[in-house]
Amino acid sequence: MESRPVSIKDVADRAGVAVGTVSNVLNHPARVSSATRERVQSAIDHLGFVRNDAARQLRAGQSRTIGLIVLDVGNPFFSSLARAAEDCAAENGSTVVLGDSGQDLEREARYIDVFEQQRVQGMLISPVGDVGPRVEALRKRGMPVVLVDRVDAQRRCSSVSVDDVAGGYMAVRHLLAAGRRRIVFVGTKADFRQVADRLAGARQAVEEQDDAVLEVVEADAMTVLAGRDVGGAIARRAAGGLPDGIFCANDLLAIGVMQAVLLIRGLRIPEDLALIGYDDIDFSASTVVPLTSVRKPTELMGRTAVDLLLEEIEAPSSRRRQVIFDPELVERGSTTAAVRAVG
Amino acid sequence: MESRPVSIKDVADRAGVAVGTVSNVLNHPARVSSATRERVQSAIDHLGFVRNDAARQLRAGQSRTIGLIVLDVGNPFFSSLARAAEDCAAENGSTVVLGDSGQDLEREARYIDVFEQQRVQGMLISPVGDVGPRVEALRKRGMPVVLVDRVDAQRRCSSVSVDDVAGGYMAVRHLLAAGRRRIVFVGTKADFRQVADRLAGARQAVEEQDDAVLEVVEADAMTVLAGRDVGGAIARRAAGGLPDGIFCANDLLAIGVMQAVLLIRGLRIPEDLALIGYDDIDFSASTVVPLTSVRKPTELMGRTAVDLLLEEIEAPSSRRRQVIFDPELVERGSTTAAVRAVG
DNA sequence: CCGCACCTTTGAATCGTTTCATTGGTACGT
DNA sequence: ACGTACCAATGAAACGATTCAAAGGTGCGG
Repeated sequence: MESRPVSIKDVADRAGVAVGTVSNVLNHPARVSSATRERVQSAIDHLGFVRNDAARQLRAGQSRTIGLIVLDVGNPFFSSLARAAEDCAAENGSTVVLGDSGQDLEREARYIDVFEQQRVQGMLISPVGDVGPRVEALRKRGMPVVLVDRVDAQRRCSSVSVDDVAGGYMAVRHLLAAGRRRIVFVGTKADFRQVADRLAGARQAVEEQDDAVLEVVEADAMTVLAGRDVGGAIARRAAGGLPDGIFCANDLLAIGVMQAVLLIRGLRIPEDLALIGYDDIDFSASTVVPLTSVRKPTELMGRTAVDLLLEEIEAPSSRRRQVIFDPELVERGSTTAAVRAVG
Repeated sequence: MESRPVSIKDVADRAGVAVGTVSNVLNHPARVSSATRERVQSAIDHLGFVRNDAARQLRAGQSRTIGLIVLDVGNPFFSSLARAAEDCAAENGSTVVLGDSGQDLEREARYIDVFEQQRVQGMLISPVGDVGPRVEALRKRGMPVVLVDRVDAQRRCSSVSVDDVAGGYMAVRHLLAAGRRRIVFVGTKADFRQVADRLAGARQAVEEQDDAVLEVVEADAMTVLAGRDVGGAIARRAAGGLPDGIFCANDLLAIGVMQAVLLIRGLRIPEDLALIGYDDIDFSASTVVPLTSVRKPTELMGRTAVDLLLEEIEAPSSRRRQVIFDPELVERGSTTAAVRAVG
C-alpha cells in the first residue's frame, strides 16, 4: 500500500529517458524537445512525483528560503509585517518561514539553529534582549542577517526600524495644531526605549510651542485597565486642572482613558479633550469615539527588510544600512471634531 | 574573506579522525571515547561547524519538521494555537514551521508544495474552502495531514475542531440560568457554518425552556460597527419590545452592541440587559463592562493536533480520529452583576 | 602465547538532485 | 561524400551526512 517516495529516477524510467533529462524538464524546459518534455511531464503527473528539496539544496548549497523570527506572532505589528515579507519574498522567488520566539531567548536560539541548519538564504530577526553575541556568530559564518524593529548600534548588520521620537513629536504637534496647550503624556516608567523615545518627541514638540505645557502621568502598565485608572484620576480633577489634550504611549492606554473620561465625567471628545494613542491597533477604529493614533509603516518595513536581505545575499560585501522609517499619523474622531460616531 | 561552509569532512581533518567518527560524536556520543569526543568537539567549536540539514534529511529520508498552515497569523486563535503546537512539537523533538495562507487558495497551495518538497513529517492545515482534492493528493503520497478547526466529512484524515452548536447552547443556557427569557441572537446571514451552528445551539437551548423566546437579528457583518447598528436599533425599541438577554455570534458584534445600548439609552448591563459574545478575544476583558464570552480551548487544540499527527506518523495505518472539543464559558460582568468595572 | 570478546574507529556506499562534458543525430554547405 | 554546426539526450561526478560491515586494538582467560 505505502509505496516508497517517487524519485527522479522512477520518472526517468517510466518516460524512458535519462535522469538528467528529467532534471532539465524541471529546471531548463527550453533545452528539451517538446515531445520529450510532454512524455516526462505525463510520467511526473502519473507517478505524483514531488521534488526532494533536501537533495536539491544539498547540490545547490543554498535554499530559496528566508527565516523570519518574531517576538510574538499574535502581535498585529509582527503578523502584518510577516505578511508583507512573505509577499515581497514570493515576488523574488523565495519563501518565508516563520518562527515565533515568544520573547524567549531559548526559543529564539532554537530557531536560529534550525534555520542555520536548513541553510536559509538569510534571516530577519526581531531580537530578544541583547543581539550582540548570537548575531556576531551568525555573521562570522557568512549568514546574512537583517534586524527588524531594532538598530544594531555597532552597525554590523542592516536593520529596519521606526523613529519613535518622530512619532511622539508628530502626535503632540497634531494636538498643538488643533489648538491644545495643556498636554498630558501617559506612559509607564520609561523602562522601554520605545516609551522613552515617544516622550522625548513629545517634549520636543511642546518646547517649540511657547505657551504649551506638558505634564507626564505614569501608568502602572500599558493596558486598558491601567489607562482607565489614569483616566479616572484625570477626570476627577477640578475644572482648572484638566488638560485639553492627552497623548498616550499606546492605544490600549488611550482606550482606557477614553472609557474613563466619557463615563465618569461625561467629557466630550474631542471638544473638551483631544485624545491620541500610538500603534494604531485594529480596535482603535472601532472605539466609541474612533481613536487617532500613530502607525508604524508595517508593510513597508516588512518589504524593506526583505529587500535589504536580498541585497546583502547578492552582494555580501555591500555596505550595511540602517533604515529608519517615520511613523504615520492616522486621524480619527478623537482629535478631529468632523468625525463623530454611534449612529 | 568569505570561506566556504564548513563540512563534517573539515572537522574530521582537523580532529584527525574519520568522518564517521564525527558523525558518531554528533548522533551517538556514547560510541565514542571521551578523549576523541573532546577533540572532535573542540574542532567543531573552532571551525564553527553547523550541520547541513539538507544532507542529513536526504540520507534519513525524513525531516523533524511539521508544517502548519493557518488562515491568518494575525488572528489570536491561530497565533495561540501555533504557539501551543510549537511547544508540543518541541517536547517531541520536532519543530513547527508556520505558513500563513491569508485565506488565499493560491498561497495555501504554495505552502503545501513547499512543505511537501521539504519532506516535512506531516502537516497541520486549517484549510481554505474545500479541502477535498488537495488533501486527497497529499494523502495518496503518504503525507500525514491533520485538519485544524474543520472536520473532514469523508473521515480521510484526523481533525481537531470545536463544537459550535454546543457553544451556542452553552451561551444561551447561561442567559436562561440568569433568569433571562426574551433572548436575541445577533449574527450574519448564516453563510458560515460557524454562525449557523451557534444559532442552532441557541435555538436548542431556548426550546428546552418553555417560557423563553428567541428572536434572530441579522447584522451586516461580524464587526463592531455592524454591532453598533444592531444595538442602536434595539436600544430605540419601545420598552415592551426590549430583550433582556443578547447573544452575539462573535465578540466584535457584542462590543458594538454594548457601545450602542450604553450610550444611546443608558441601559444597565447586566441588570437591564445581559450580553454575551463568542471567541473571547483579548479585548473582551477590557470593555467598559467586561464581556462574557465563549472560548475555544485553543492551546489544547494545538497540542492535540500535534499529538494526532505524531500518532499518524508513527503508525500510518492507525485509525483517523475526529476530535471535537467543547468550548468554555468565560463569565464576566456583562452577564454577572457581581463584577462591575470603571474604578 | 593463543584465542576470544569487546570497544573504538574506519571508510565506502547511500540518499536524490543538478551539472556538465560527452555522445549521438540531423541538417546544411561545400 | 565530407566537415561543420547545432540540438537533444546521456550518464557520471558531486553535494554532505549517516550507516554499517569490517578492521584494528586492548585485555582477559585458558
